[in-house]
Amino acid sequence: MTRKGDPIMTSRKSTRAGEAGRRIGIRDVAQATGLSITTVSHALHGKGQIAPATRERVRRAAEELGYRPDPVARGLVSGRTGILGLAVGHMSDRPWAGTYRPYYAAFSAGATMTAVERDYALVVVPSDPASGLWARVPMDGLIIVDPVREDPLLADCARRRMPVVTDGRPIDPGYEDVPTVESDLEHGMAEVLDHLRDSGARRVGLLSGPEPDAYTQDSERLYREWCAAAGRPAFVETPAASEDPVEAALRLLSGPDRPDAVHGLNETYGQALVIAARRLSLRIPDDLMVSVMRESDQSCGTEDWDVPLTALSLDARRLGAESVTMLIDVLEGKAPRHVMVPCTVVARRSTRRA
Amino acid sequence: MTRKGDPIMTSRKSTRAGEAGRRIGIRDVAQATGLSITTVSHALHGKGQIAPATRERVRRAAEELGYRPDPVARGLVSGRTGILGLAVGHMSDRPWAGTYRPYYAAFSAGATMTAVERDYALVVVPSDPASGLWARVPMDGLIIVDPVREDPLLADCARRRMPVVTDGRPIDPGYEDVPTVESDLEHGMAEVLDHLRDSGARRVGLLSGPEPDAYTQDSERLYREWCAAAGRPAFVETPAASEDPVEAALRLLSGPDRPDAVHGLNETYGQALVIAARRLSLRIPDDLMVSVMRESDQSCGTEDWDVPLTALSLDARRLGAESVTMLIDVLEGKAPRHVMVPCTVVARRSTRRA
DNA sequence: CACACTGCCCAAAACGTTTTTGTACGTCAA
DNA sequence: TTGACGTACAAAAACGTTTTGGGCAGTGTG
Repeated sequence: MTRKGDPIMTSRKSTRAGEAGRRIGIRDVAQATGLSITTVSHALHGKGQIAPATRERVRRAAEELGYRPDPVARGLVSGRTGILGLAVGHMSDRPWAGTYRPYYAAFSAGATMTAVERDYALVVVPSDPASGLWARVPMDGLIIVDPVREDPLLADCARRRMPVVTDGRPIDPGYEDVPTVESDLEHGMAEVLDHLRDSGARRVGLLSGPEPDAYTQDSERLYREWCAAAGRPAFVETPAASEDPVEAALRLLSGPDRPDAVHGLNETYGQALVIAARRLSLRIPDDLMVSVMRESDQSCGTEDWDVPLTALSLDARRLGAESVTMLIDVLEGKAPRHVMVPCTVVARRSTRRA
Repeated sequence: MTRKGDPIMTSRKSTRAGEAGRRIGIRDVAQATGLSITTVSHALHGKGQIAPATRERVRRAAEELGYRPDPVARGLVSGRTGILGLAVGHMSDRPWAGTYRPYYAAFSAGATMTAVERDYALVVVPSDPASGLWARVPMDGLIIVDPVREDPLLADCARRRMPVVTDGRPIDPGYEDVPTVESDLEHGMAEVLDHLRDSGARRVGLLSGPEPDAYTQDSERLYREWCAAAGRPAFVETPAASEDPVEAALRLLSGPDRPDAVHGLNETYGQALVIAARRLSLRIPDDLMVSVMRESDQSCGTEDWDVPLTALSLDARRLGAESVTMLIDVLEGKAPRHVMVPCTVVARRSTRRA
């Protein structure tokens, strides 16, 4: 059930036992004032009927002793911790590799900031089901980013009646009622593909991804629908889960009827396309136009290539913020509505032909 | 004591009370197996002497019912939560604005990943002392990033005997024993300033920062020492806390004996320098060389300027990782040692004259 | 004088675990 | 037959709060 020895239970009470004398608790304040702990608790939280003088005396004693109620004990009785969980990272052979992707960084920055504004804390846990970590940290609700096929977290949350919000629609049946924040790919994909066409592209390709999540699935579907509607052939290539995406890019660009414009489903794939193009001596944008789904408004990783890439820009920060807002709404009993976050096309040199 | 109504206490037990039937606890497993909760607890954790058959029966029942021990109750008795706190963000008029800076993103990514590997969770809290948030979320220890002058968190942690690790040396006296992770600015600053000199700079300036932390303080001191040792004049400009750094950059570059090379103390200042240079019609690198302290190995924000900036690159990710390692060492009773993380100069076009 | 009411406070029960300290029942040796 | 000992389980005491349900004066009202 646990891996690597469960730090919660190993070394007992080192915090409290440290340095001669345990943490000061409400008991100490009661003793110092000669009152009962009930009265102290009430005085500090403005609950019962306490004489103003007494209240002030308690306040002062608490301040003087540096008393702070133990959040854990508080949480036990209230049933709430004020902590929101954020589960990120596809389950790959290298779980958590995804953490470093700018999308998660931007998403969690937006989520954290919004959580703090609403007086919640946000804790990031791996969505790797092997690590029971997410079940060992107390939380009031969980945000699952890009739930995959047969997502075990989603299933576990449902069983435990843990409030859940997802970023990206769950693809398994039975989770239709889970509140979800989504990017408006429907318009976004059309916009970026139209942009490539309008910029002069004849054969538009797609560098897709191996992840079984709604984003990948929907992007690919929308791409194919766009091709069909435009009466154009579809060129899709997908790197295997552990394959260098450059290989997939090379495959996509090596055929006799190679596409003259490719949209990559994330920024890493954009880099892969640039590398592949360089290796094949294709000039950007003249021989090959490149656009990518960019996962945040911070542009990362392309500086070295000196080829600013046209991007379909997801607002990851806002997605994070909306997810937190939605989860808090659920926790507070408000009925949440599905939220669509628009994404925008930012045209840059990689699709601007002379 | 609390702001905005303390969500922990507002809506009571909505989690448990949700949907007819509370969370299943150890009691339910006991009832299902006809055993006592003691035996169930022992059986699940391999503690007491339990008949193998009974143990298996308990395991099966727990699995079937989907039982997971409540982390909060667990934490209450064990005194540990398995949660590490990360306090970021200078206290400015816009607290948390700093969260979006790439430094924090990279730092917390490294910290989160290391924490998870060691089976801890990481929760990010604002270092804004007005929000009592950090005191309301349970944690075993706290990482304080860039403690400022008279840092209230540091003081509070000391009083409450909360294990603390800082990223960047605390500058107040009395905290010499706090374990600290630092960047090796001593070598780094010398290296980048030498690089500017060797690249042909005559008058090297510094665009400093308003924050009262060790990084700013040390950088400025090392810069002045370098100037003194090289027998050169020092040009230092510091934007006010809420001022647009471009203004400070313009001041620095507008004098009659303006510097022909400037090192900026963060990436934002680098952008400010580029903007100011453009406004003053100074070409980079010919009229002005620019270098910046870069806060992570991901290059952000300069793409639009088409001027890759030479950087003194801090390894924020590793700083985060080392901080977590150090904090866990403290928690587990190991004596931690000070850690220095090297930083490296990456030369790019902004200091490469034709 | 009885009664209700109010203002102030307290004891005890909860919250869901883990840990400590038993207890009942055998078995084995003397 | 008895005491000692090991095995398998259970009762109860923690952990530090908040909440519940009073209690005990003093004060006004009939």
